[in-house]
Amino acid sequence: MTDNTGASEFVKSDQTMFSIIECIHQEDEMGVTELADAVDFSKSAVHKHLKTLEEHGYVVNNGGRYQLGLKLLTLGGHIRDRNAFCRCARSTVEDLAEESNQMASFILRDRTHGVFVFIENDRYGLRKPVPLGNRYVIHQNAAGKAILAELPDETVADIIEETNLPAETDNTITDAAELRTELEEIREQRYATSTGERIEDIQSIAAAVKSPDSDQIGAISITGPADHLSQDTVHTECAELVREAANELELRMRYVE
Amino acid sequence: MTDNTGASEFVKSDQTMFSIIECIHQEDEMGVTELADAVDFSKSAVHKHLKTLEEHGYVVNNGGRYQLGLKLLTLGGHIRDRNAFCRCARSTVEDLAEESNQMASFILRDRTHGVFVFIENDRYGLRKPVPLGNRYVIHQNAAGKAILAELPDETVADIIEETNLPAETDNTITDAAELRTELEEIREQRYATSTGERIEDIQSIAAAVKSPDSDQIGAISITGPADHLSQDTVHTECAELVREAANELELRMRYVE
DNA sequence: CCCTGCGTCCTCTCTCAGAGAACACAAATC
DNA sequence: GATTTGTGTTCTCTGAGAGAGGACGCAGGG
Repeated sequence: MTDNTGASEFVKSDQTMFSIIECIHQEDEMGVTELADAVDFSKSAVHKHLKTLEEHGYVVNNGGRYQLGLKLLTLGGHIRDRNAFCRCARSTVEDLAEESNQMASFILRDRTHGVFVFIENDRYGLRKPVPLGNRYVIHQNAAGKAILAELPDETVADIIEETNLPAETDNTITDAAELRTELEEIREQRYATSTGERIEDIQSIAAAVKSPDSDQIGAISITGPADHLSQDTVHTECAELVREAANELELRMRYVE
Repeated sequence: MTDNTGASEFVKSDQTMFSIIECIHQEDEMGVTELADAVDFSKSAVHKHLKTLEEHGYVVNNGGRYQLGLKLLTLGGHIRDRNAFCRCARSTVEDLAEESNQMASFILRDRTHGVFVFIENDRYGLRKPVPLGNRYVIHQNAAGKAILAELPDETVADIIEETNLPAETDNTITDAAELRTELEEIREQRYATSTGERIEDIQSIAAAVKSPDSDQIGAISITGPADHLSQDTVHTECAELVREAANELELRMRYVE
C-alpha cells in the first residue's frame, strides 16, 4: 500500500556486493568491521558477502584482512585478449612504443571514461607507471579527446552533461565550448594533443581508431614528460607516428575480421 | 520446519550473479534468454542482475547481447599493479624476456591454480599468445611445479586431493607419487622444467620466488616451442637465467619493502 | 589477567529476489 | 503485408533468504 517500492529495478544484494568490492579496491585490503562501517551494513551481512566472494575467488582472506583475488585479473585479461579490436591493437602499440621510444598505449571508452587497455614502455620517463585498466574522465587527455572527436555530437553532449568536465589538474579543459572547438580542430588534423591535462607536465599525442564491425572507438597514443618530447616534433613527427599507427591498425583489422 | 535450510552460509544472489558473469566470460557474449537457460533462472531474474551489472560497468549491453565490461580490467589491473610483489616482478620479467629472447612470465598461485600475472614477449614463437590472467591447474607446468615445491607437504597434499591432478595433454603428470618425486628434485636443483605438460610441444623453465613479508609464493619462467629451445641449454643456460632472475627479484623485494 | 578489539556464527523477521506471464519489438516466414 | 516466432523488457505477487542485532571465541596489549 503506502508506496509500492517493493521491487526496485536492480538487485540490491549485487549492489551491496559491488560496494564491498569497490571499497576493497580503493583501500587495497580491509577487515570486516572496517568494511561494515564503510558500506553501512551490519557486520554479519558484510561477512556473508565476503565469504561468498572468497568461495568464488574474487576475494582472498589474509588472516582477517580481505583483498581482491586474482579471479578478477583472469576476467579482466580475458575480455582484453579475446576481443578482436584489442588483440589487433596490441602489436600496433608495441611497435609504436619501439619506434617512438616513448610510452605508447591503447585506450578504449567506457561510457564517460577512458580506460588504458594496453600500456607499453611505461618504465621510462614517467614518474609512476600507469596501471593497467586505469580510468579517467574522457576529456582529460589526448586519447580521450581523440575519441570524443569521433563521437556524434549528441553523445558528446551527454558525456559533458553527465560528467560536468571535472578538472584533474590546472590544465584540464573544464569549459564545454572550449572542448568543442578543440574537438573540431582534432577532427580536422586527425590527431589530438594534451599537456598536463590529466597529470602535471605529462604530454601526450593520440589518434582515434574505429573498429570496422562494432561501433567501438579507441585511441592510440604516445606519452612522455613534457620536457622530454621536443616541442617542434610533437606536431610533426609524433603526430605522424600516431596517425600512421592508427591507420595501420584500422586497415589491419579490416582484413583480420 | 522439515529442514532448517533457511540461512545458507553464502549470499545466493551473489552466487547467481557470479554464474552469470562466468557464463558470459566463457561465451564472450550472450543474450538474456540464452543466459537464463544456461544458469537455470527465469529471464526476469537474469535480466535484473544484468541491469545491475550494467549500471556498475561490469557488463555492457551491445544491442541485447551482453558482454563483460572494462570495469573488470580496471579491478584486475589494479590488484596487479598495486601489489608490491607483482610490481617488483614486472621489470624482472621484462629483463628476463630480453635476455633469454623467449617468452617470460610471472605466475602466482591462486589456491589450486596458477595464474599468469605478467607475460612478456609472447608474440614470438608461440602458436597463440597466453592471455593475461590465464589459469591452469598448478601441477600442469614448470612454474606451477616450482611453486608446489616450495609449499609445505600438507598443502601439496590438499591440492592433489582437491584437483585430482587432471591431465591437460598426454604429458601432464597425473600421478601423485611421480609428482612428489619430481618436486623433491626441483627443490634440490632450484628450478623446474616442463615439456608439453600444459600445451603440446611447449617447453618451459621456471624458478620459485618467495615474497619476504606475506607468505605469497610466485614463479618466474621462460617458455618456448620445444624445438626452439636447444635441449642442452635448457638445464644449463636457461636454468641459470631463471634462477638468477628469481634471486634478483627476491633480493630486490627485500630492499623495497 | 582482565578488557577491548577483532572476526565469526547464531537466530529471527520483514524485505526483496525470483517465477511466470504479459508486453513490445524485431526479424523471418508465408 | 499479415503472421509467426523469436528476442529483450516490464509487470505483479509471494515465500525464501538478506540483513540486523546480538552472542561467542580469540587475539593482543595495558
